[in-house]
Amino acid sequence: MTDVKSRKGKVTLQDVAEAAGVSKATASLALRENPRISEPTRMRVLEAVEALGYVYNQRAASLRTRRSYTIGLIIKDVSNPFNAELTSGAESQLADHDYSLVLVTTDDDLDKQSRMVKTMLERDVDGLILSPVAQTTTESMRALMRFCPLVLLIPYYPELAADCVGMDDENGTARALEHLLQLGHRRIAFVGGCAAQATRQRRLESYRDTLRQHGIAFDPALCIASPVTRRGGYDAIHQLLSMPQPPSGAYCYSDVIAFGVMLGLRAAGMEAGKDFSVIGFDDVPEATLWHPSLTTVSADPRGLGENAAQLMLRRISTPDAPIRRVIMPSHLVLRDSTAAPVSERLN
Amino acid sequence: MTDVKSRKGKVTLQDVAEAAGVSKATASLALRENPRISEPTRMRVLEAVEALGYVYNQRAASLRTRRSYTIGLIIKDVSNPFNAELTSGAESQLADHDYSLVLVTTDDDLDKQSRMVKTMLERDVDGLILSPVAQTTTESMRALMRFCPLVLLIPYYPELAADCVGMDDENGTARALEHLLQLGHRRIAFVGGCAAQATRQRRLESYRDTLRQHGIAFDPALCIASPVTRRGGYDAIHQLLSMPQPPSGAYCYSDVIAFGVMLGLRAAGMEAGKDFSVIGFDDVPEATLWHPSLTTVSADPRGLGENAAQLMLRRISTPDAPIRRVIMPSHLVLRDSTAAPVSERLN
DNA sequence: AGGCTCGATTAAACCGATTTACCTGGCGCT
DNA sequence: AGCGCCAGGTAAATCGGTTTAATCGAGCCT
Repeated sequence: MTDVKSRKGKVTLQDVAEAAGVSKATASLALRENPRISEPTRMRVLEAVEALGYVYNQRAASLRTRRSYTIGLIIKDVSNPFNAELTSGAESQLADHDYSLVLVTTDDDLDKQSRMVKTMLERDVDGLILSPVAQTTTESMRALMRFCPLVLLIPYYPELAADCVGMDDENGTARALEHLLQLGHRRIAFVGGCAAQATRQRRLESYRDTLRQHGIAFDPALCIASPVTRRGGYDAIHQLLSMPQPPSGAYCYSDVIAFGVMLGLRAAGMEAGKDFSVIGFDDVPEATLWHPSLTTVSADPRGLGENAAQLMLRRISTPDAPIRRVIMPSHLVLRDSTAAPVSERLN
Repeated sequence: MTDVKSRKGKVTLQDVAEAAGVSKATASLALRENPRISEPTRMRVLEAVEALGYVYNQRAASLRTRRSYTIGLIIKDVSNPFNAELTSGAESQLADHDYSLVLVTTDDDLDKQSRMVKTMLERDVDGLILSPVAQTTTESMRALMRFCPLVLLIPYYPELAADCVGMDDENGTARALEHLLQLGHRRIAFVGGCAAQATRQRRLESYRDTLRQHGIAFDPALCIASPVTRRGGYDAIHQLLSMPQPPSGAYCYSDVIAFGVMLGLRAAGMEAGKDFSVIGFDDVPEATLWHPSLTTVSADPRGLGENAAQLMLRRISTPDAPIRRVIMPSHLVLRDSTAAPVSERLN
């Protein structure tokens, strides 16, 4: 039988060449469909490939071609649904172009991030898609760019000439607040997120601007930083409700925070969408499931991943293309966690 | 200044050797901490590495060492929270041992799976962790094993001598049903999942066995196959409720299905945990969030991924180790979606 | 017949590391 | 002095492909 495969060593291009009665060079050119090789010869090579069960060694080839067809994706954590969607989008986009995705996570730890970046460079990826941890310096990323193409998953390093994708925090934030303002809310909290995060700073700024535009003074006491967990939201709302003049609604840094806020409300005998209004950010699948369902800013994480991959592929094929910064539109999804403030309804 | 990095070509070991005034061989041995190289010499090499900004090329090395330190993970879809957790577990376990994870998805399509397996082999991964699509033949996997170590993410290919991990479907199913039986339910539906899936067949069998052990006849009309989506569960419960003798509870193939069932119940003016009992499988994070929270079989997907990675690392380090099949314990998490049947309470 | 072109094929260099087998100079010992 | 040995280092083969420059033979022209 054709137990060729039982040979210990793998079948190499050399073996194929011998079986087809040609040189290694011819075999290589034949497989790459080089027109210099005649059709009959190419057929013989293909038959030999089939007969021997040859599998192409991309890794060996890459040594010469200097292309690994591999892109590194460095994120904080895959298990988070937002990142899972993002990863999924990037993977499918890359796969469509015969690139593979090497996935590594940093656990939001600068040290681990450095180690992982180094590993990726040693693995010789063709490019790196990076969601940098908060403390990452512009300088370290600039250095990184000398080694391989870089796409950032955050749009707020204006001083860095790098491709990046991100969502429209400003617009999303403005829409969310305008919705609450329209319902009649006047004291609106900004809840959650770690103060160091660039994204949070951006949204906080938009929050302040939008309120100002509507003639409402900024009250720092209404802005609570917290870990991005349900617990973080739970504790924050507890703190807010115990204020002398508590807010009537909250704009949350993320859906996860918003869930925590809703749990906290329930623990305090209140209900979102009735006694208090809650808006999240991300529109993770759970947002629909929660009871009441969550009004939130939809951010299309999958699209984010797809775009990042596309930017990377473009950068690789045309290294000198101008920098592109993609801001994905975000829009407010109205559900059941928001309503007019109680005071308003009493009038 | 040290603008060495601005050189077009990358810094190679040869460059390092020259800068340190030694041969390439010495440089290599020095970096790998070979005792034959004296300490002073090793230091000179390390200094050269630092000065030139050399980055090790794992890819080039792998040609000789025949180790890529790369494992392929082939799953259907990362965006599903169960798989996201699994991926996260595998990634962190591999990273701890200096392996990288190459992630590819099949969209549950046999054809795409074949292409992706081929790509992974060409990329020369050291091993493959595979969650095979339903139609995958034993033969094709046996063939695959001739090319690289394989760990299956499903424990039900007994005729295949491959390492695998899976969860304890039998035990989980038995616990779930016993819980419902104890509450007094007698007509219990089995909802969701595609009939071809080996996992579903296994659970269905356990469902039948457990009922029989409790003296309850198997009623095929109570078993509804469906896509693994909320819609699937929604439609299935609709169908079940319109039966002349509807069930009083449902054991669902997955949490996602269970969510659909709960939505369907609500649409029919019923509520899970009150008028009907629902049990899921997986214990995804949303299970706690849902209202009422979902009683479900907890399956520890992250542990599954970790174990798969560990099996792979073991197989690589000791290729002749005996086959290991890991069955992860699953346990029932009691929450609010189950209660005694209405009929029982009326008594 | 000799010179030319042209298409098909191949030998050999190359990519960047590892590893084996060999070399070399110094030291200790008899 | 002669010998063996050893520590420290290196030349060269190797991994499995790609690519360039050279080769070879056949056909065409004059």
